[in-house]
Amino acid sequence: MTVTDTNSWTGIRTELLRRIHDRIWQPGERIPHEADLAEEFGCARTTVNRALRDLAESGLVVRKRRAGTRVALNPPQRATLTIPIIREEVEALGRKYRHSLLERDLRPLPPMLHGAFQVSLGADVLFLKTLHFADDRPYAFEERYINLEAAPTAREETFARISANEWLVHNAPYSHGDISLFALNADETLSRKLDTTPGTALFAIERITWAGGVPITHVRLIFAPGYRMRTEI
Amino acid sequence: MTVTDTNSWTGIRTELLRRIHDRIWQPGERIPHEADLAEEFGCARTTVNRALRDLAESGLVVRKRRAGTRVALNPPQRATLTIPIIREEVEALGRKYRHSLLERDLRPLPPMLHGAFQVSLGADVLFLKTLHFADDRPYAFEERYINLEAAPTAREETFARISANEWLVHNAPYSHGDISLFALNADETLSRKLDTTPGTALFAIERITWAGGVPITHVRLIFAPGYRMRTEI
DNA sequence: AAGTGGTCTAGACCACCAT
DNA sequence: TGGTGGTCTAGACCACTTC
Repeated sequence: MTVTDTNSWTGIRTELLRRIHDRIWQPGERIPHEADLAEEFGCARTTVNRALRDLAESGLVVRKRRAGTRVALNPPQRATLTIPIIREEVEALGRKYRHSLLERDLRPLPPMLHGAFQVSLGADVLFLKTLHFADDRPYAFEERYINLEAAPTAREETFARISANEWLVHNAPYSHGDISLFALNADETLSRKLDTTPGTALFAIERITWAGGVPITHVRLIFAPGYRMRTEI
Repeated sequence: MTVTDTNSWTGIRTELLRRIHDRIWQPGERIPHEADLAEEFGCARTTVNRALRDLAESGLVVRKRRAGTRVALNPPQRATLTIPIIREEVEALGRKYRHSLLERDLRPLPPMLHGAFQVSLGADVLFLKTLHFADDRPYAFEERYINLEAAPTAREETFARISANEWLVHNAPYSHGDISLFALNADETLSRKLDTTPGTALFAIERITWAGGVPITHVRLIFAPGYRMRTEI
C-alpha cells in the first residue's frame, strides 16, 4: 500500500516512479505488464496505460509491443524549452516592454541563408531589424527575414506598433520549425546596440519556421549580456 | 469529409490542426466542445479528448473546464530539448569519443553555490574536472560537484573509466533538476583547455539535480567554439 | 504464433469555474 | 449552479514484434 491514491493515473505514476527511484525495478529491467499492474492496483488497464505512457514520454521507461516495458538504461535528459515571446518575457519580469524598429527594407536573401531558407530565385524578402527593451534598457536584438511569398500582406505592414513575431503568429502561422541555440561574440555594432563592449559573449537563438514546405521566416535573436534561458526537468 | 482517417485520434488531431492552420477556427476563438466533435467525427468522446489533449500539450489550444477549448492566441514555442550525454552525442557524429579526468578532489562547496546547492554545513563535496574529446579534439569541458551525502560511494570511484554522468545515472538517479543555458567568454585557462583564444564566446549548460529534496550534483558543461544546440518544433 | 502495448467504445461520475 | 473538460471502467480488437 502506498500513501498516494492508486486509483488515479497520477497516483499510479507516482508509485511507479517510486519503484524506479528506489531501484525496486532496476535500469534495463522489464517491469510487469499492464494487465498485472492493473490487477495489483485494482484499476482498469487503461489507467495503468495512461501512467506508463506518461513515463514513456518523459523517457524514463521504454515501451515496445510484445517486448514489454523496461526501465530506461540512460534516461535521456529531455527538457521542455519555452522559446520566449519577448514582450511576455519582459513583462513577466515586472519590467516595462517596448521595441524599436531600426530597419525595414526589401532585399534579396543573403547567400548565407540560401541553403536553409529556400525562396524563389531572385525574389526579395522583407528584412527587419528590431531592438527590444526592458525598462528602456536593451534586452535583445532581432534580425528577421520574412518570405513575402508566404506572407504577402507583410509588405504593407509597418511593424511599428505590433512586433513581427506577434504579427506572424496571427497572419502566417507555422507548422514546423528548426531552432538552434549558440553563443557569439559581440561585434562593434552589436555591442553598441546592446550597450556592452565588443567581444562580450552573447546568447543567441536562431529559428526558421515553415508552413508546410514553404519557409515563412528566419529570425536571429541575440540577448543582452547575462541572459540565461532556464528550464526544469 | 477529410482525407485522413477520422476514427483514429491522430487522424482527428490532423483535422483539428488543419482547421486551425486554415483559420477556420481563429486564434482566441472557442471551438466546439468534445461531445459535438465526437458526434461530428462519429467517434467516442474519449478519442476526441485524446486529440485535444495532445494539442493542448503542444500549446496550440488552451483548455479550461466550463470555459471550453480555445485556439491559443500566442502559441508558445515549446521545444523539447535533449540535454546531450556527451559520449553519445560525439559518437552520433561519427567521431571517436574519449575523456580525460583533469582533477578530482574533496573540497568545501564554493560559496557561489551555497544558495542553489545546499549540503550540510562544512561538508566536503567531490569535485571533478573533465575534458571531453571528439577525435582527440577538445569538445567540452566539465566541472562537477557531487554531494557525497547523496552518493557516498562516489568517494571510492575514480571516474577514470566511466564518466561521472553515466556513473550517477546508475548510482544516484535524480528526480528533478534545473537547467540553464547561457554564453560566457573563455578565460585564459578555459581557452587553453578548449584549444581556442581567450575571449571567445562559448556555449554553456548548467544543471543541478536533486533526489527528492537532496541535491545530487551540480555540473557546468562548456562547449568548444561553434557548438550549436539544435531542436525542432 | 502468441504476447504485449496501442487504441477505441459507450457510459459514467467528478472537479472545476465562469456565469 | 450548470456546462465543460478530466478521468475512470470493462471490454474489445488491432498492430507490432519477438519468439
